[in-house]
Parts: sequence; structure tokens; C-alpha cells
Amino acid sequence: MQTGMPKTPSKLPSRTRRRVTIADVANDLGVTKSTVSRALNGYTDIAEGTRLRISRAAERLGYRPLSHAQAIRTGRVRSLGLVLQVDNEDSARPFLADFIAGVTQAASAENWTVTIATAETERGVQETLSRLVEEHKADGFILPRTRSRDKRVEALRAQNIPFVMFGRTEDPTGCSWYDIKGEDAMRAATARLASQGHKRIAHVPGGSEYTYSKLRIDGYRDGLAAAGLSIAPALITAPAITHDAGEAATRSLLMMAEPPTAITFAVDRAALGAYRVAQDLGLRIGSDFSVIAYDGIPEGAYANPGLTTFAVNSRQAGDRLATLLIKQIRGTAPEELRELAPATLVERGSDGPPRLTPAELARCLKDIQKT
Amino acid sequence: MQTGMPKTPSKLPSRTRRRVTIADVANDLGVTKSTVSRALNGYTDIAEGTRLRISRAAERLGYRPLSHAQAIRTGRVRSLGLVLQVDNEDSARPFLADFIAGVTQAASAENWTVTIATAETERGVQETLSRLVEEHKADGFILPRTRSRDKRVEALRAQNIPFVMFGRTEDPTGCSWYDIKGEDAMRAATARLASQGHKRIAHVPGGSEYTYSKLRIDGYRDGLAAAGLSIAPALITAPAITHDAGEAATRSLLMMAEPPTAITFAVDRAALGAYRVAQDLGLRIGSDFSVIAYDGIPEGAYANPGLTTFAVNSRQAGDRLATLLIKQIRGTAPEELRELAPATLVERGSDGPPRLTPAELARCLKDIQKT
DNA sequence: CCTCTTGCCGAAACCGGTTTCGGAAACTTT
DNA sequence: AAAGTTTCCGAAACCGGTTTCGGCAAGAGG
Repeated sequence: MQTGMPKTPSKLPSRTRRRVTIADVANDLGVTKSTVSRALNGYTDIAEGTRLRISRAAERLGYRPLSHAQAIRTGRVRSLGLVLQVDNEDSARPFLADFIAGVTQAASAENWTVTIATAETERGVQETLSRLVEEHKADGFILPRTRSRDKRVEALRAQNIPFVMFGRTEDPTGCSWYDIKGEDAMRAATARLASQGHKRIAHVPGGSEYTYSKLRIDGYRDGLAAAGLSIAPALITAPAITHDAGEAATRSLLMMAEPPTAITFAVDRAALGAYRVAQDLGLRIGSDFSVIAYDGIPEGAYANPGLTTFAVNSRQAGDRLATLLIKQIRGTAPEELRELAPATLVERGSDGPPRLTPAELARCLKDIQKT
Repeated sequence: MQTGMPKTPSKLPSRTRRRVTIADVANDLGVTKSTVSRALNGYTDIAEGTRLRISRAAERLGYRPLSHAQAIRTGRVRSLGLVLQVDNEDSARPFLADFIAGVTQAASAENWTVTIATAETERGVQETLSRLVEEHKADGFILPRTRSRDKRVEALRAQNIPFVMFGRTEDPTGCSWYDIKGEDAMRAATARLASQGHKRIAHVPGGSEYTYSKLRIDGYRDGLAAAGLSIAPALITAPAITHDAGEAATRSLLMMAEPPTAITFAVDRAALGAYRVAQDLGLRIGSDFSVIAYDGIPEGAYANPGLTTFAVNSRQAGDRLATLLIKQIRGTAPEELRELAPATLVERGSDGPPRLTPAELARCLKDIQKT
């Protein structure tokens, strides 16, 4: 028996033809690897002529450094990490493709890649993130859906690993973020409804664990105040981010002695729940009561009447987040990497001047109940 | 001036605390790196006792091999590549989150990761793929949306790089795939409609460049034949995969002298276009004419009446694809890695026995046109 | 003309692993 | 007891890059 046989594993991929390595480039020009490496990486102690010869030779030979070979010395894998939480409920996330497109596009532009992973639970996300960190599969992370108190943030901050948040958080020390000014959107929504003549405007907030929810409530309150309307705590319902929850919230609002003639929703999906209520009760959205929401999901366009909403540009968000993260990994201080962008109003048919006063609406609803 | 200064770059991340390397584990036990490596990688020339001591020490010290450090010797980065084409039209892909969840879950289970990238055009995909291949960012690739003649397949096959397709292709040599039996679904759809009493059943196919389109047409034809119905070429429209195209296709069918009383759509989204036609003409879907489609997008549930459709399990698809790909990378022959799965019928309200005969429907439509 | 810089590059170490090779010790076999 | 096998592990090379260190040659300054 031959002794040179491997004792077990080893099943190296049968490379069709060997890669072009840095040594090949060096040999081709009669210089050393180190010279090639420095020339290609912008060191200043290389003569301009040499640099040119080297980069041309590299080009000609089709040399591509292996990022994992570089990583072993530099500690950088040139990859961004993205861990998504995919719950069963809202796994159908329409923005996702756009968001990912934005992230990968910005990464590609710098010749970086994106390592993606998913988990179902919050804990799962946490574990997956740790695994990626431990194996150093990415140089930094993009954290979507930031919570007010976010364990991911705490973990990464403690280990001094670069990250950017999509959304803001309670304690911003050492954090970078990109976020949409949801508070401005809700303020504008309320103002718009007020100027249409609505006197009682309600708000259905999003999940209370997320920062955005609080911000949008603030915006709603500010809008009321600016319009000189009083702030009735009863007009803010329990959080609702699903169809069903939105439906329930709408019903509870219309059941009030003095129901609102307009409802702002922190989230489109919840707003679509209101359509079911309207259909059920025979009310017309946009006249009997108005709805303005936030997100800009495609279903909103197909609803009848179309949902007036503040749309966020997910692709741009992904793009900016990746860009900010790369900058941070390259050394920019996190505090300098913070961006806010506005949501854009998409005017459709779900809002308009109120046909009825709150009292009239209440009476009308009572009539409907009887039949 | 100190000479030890770097001439330019070098900005190594200030590691909080040094990683545990294989050398640390070796020193801890007084053995060599090579022993640790072989023990941890299942070589047979390591005493069982030693293996145990080593793996326990590794565990205790929290040792995690860096995959990129391994990759430099083994040529494997333990990562799956996924390049998505995100066109503007259908960037909102509801399955995507599920699909990605499936892929990443299966990858994680084997301690692999997923490298994701996107491009807008077919050429862009091609280029992105090449880049990932050249830099060896992944050991193999998952190709969604396979075309009958697919350049990605040709390129990867030529370079002998592992890949699996979501969908089938014209020339299957050296190919692995996972696919849903769309042909069976369409056959079943046609059979179902025939058994409900429909005599004229149309089909709106998907994009002709994709294999699935041809297969579904085949299924539709088989279904007609099995039901003893004649196959009229005029009942197969131009391809339609969007809302608008589906609407146009539906209109053209209803405009016929002898219109179909049932339409099968290769794609849900196109089927939703039929709803607009129905609303426009005051027809009732499910009685005036029936619709059965394929895909199982969430919007189908919200349509009125709900869209009867054959749903595909995207999550499972992603899961299986990743699993097959990993097997292939580990050495299984591609030809042995082929799987087909059925779509599952979701019965909702868009189909049912025809209220009218084709002739009556035609007359009815003519009446509507006049007014 | 001699020393001091400076510019530029080669030699060699290094990064964290894997794999080859060979040899000492233990175990069989004759 | 000698010779042949096995078992198990250490030494060292290797993978493809990056970075340090030092030295030669050319130019600057005295």
C-alpha cells in the first residue's frame, strides 16, 4: 500500500486550470510578490512606473486576489453581514428584494459582497449573528428593524464590531444609522387630515418594542398640536401591524361614542385591515372616514380606493446603509455616519374631507348595527 | 523618524481581544497544530482518546476555525452563492423572503453561509456571477428562474463549478435541479375545470424564455386531452406575467367569437389582471367565468373572490436547493441530485361550474359592449 | 569627495489554518 | 528474539496573500 495516501478527507476540487496568483504576476515581471502586493494596494514606496507595469500585467494575466487569502493577514473579508428575522406572519415582505438590491449594489460598487442569513426568532437572530461574528464571515453588520433596546446593538457594541442600524435606538452611543423620518410623515399626515376638516383624528401605532413606533406617535401628537386639536389618549389604540390587528383597532375606534373621522396608521398592512371593516359596514373610505398610512407596500395601490400613504424607498435605504457601513469599517467614526431621509407622500383615494361629523358618524354606525 | 512605520495603508481593526487560534488549542494540550487540525477534521490516524481531549479543549477554549483561513488551503469557503435578478417590474417578490429563509436555513445547518448579490439585467447577473466566481466568494451557486437556454448554466458548466437550478433547462447534462411540477398542476387545473363542466378552457402562459412556461403549456394540453376536449391554438394567448399583460390577455380571450368560460394562468400575477376585466365588465369570476392560476402569492387570498391557485412552497424550495448544492460540492454527481415536488392546490372562489355556455357568454359580452 | 537622506525594492517573516512525510513506539507475526 | 506492521503524532512545507525590515543606489547637502 502506498504511504502517500491521505488518511481520510482531502477531496480538493479538481480545478480546471490553476488560478493566476500574485506569484505569477511577480514572475512575469521579474519582481517579487511583495512588490506586486504593495503596488496593487496603494503603498507609496513604489515607483510610479513600476506600479503601472504591475497593474497592467495583473490586468493582462487576469489576476484577481482571493479575498479570503487577503483576509488571513488583513483581518478583512470585504463582506457585509445581514441577518434577517423571517417570522411566519410577515415573511412575505415586499420590500425585501428592493432592500437587498440596494445593499448588494452598494457593496458591489466597492467590490464587497454581502453575507445573508435568516432566523425565525429574536434569539435565533442573536445566535446567528454571533456565529457570523465568531467565524468572521463579515466585517460589519446591517441591522434592520431596530428596537428601542436592541440586544444585537449591545452585543456588537461590546465587541467593538462595526454595524449600522436601519432605524434609531434608545442609546445612540457609538451607533450609526440610516432612518426614515416617520415622525415627519405622521405629522404631515395629521396636518393634511386636519386641513381637510377632520376634528377627531386617531392613530394606530406599530409594535411598541420598535423605536419607529414611538417616533410616529410623537409625530401624530405634534401634528394634532400644530393644528390646534386636542390630544385624546383614547384615540391612540393598541399596537397593530397586521391585517387582523388593524381591523380590530379600526372597529374599536368606530365603536366609540364619538368616533374619529380619520385614522392614521403607523403601518400600511394594519391600514388594509380597515378596508375590511369598511366593506363589512358598508362605509366608504375616503369620505365616511379617512385613512392615511405609512410604508408604501404595493398592495396599497390595488386596494379600493387606493391607500394614501407615506412610502419609503427601501432600495435607497439598503444602498445608504451599505455605504455607511463600509465607511465605518474603513475607519470613519460611527457618530459621523448618521442619515435621515424623508418618506414621500403617495396621494391616493383613502383620504378626503369628512362627509359626516363624529356625532353623525356615530349615529350612522348605530343604525347599521341595528340592521 | 521611525523606520518601522507603514508606508501607507495598514489599518488593522483594533481587535478587542485576540482570537483563539488552532495554535492556542495545541499549546494548551501540548500537541502540535497538525494534530489538532486532523483531530477536528475527522482524520482516521488520530487516537480516539486524543480526538476527544482535543475536541473538548477546543470547545472549552471557544475555538472556531476561520473559514477563510481554511479556504486558502482547502479551496473551500463554505459559502453558497445566490445572484438574483431584480428588475424594476417585479422587484416586489413576495416569495423572496421565504426562499432566502429556506436557503440560509439549510446552509446554516451545515455551518455554511450564503453570499447574495443582485443585478438588474441578464447581463448584469452574468457579470456579477463571474465576479463571484473569479474571487471565489462561493463554492457553488443556486440559479433561480432557469431559462430554457441559460447562459449562467453554460458558463458554470464550462468552468466546472457546482450549481443547482431552481427549474429545469433544455440540456440537462451535468445539471442538478429542484423544481415544482408545474405541468402536473396545470394538468390538474384543466381537469378540475373540465369536471366542473367547462368545455372551452384557455391558457395564459408565462414568459417563453423560461422552461416552466413550456412545461405548464404541456400540462394544460395534456389536461385537455385527458378530458377529451379539443385543443384550440387560439385558446393559448401571448405570454403574460404581469397584472397588465394578464388583463390584456383576458380581454382578448373574452373578445373571441366563442370565448372560453375558464382560463388557466401560468402565473398568479397575470390572473389578478383578469379581476380588473371582470370588475370592468361587471362579470363574476367563479361563475361567469372561472380562473385557476399558479404560484400562491399572498395577494391571491385578498382578491375577491379568492384566487384558486397551485401554491409552491418557496421555503422548502430554498431549503432543498441549498442541501442539494452542498451535496454536490462535497462530491455527489450532479445527475444524482435532481428533485421534483408537487404544487399544492389552494381552493378558493375563483373557479366553479360555468353559469353560461361559451355562446351565451359571448352574447352577454356583446350586450355589455353596447351599453 | 564624503556623508546623509530618500526612493525603491527584495528577502523573509507572518497570518491561521491544512496536508504531506516520516519516524518512534507498540503490536504482530514468524 | 528478530523482523514486519500498525498506530499515532511531530516536523515542516504549503496555501496566497500582506507587512516588516533592511539594504542598495541615486540624489542632496556640506
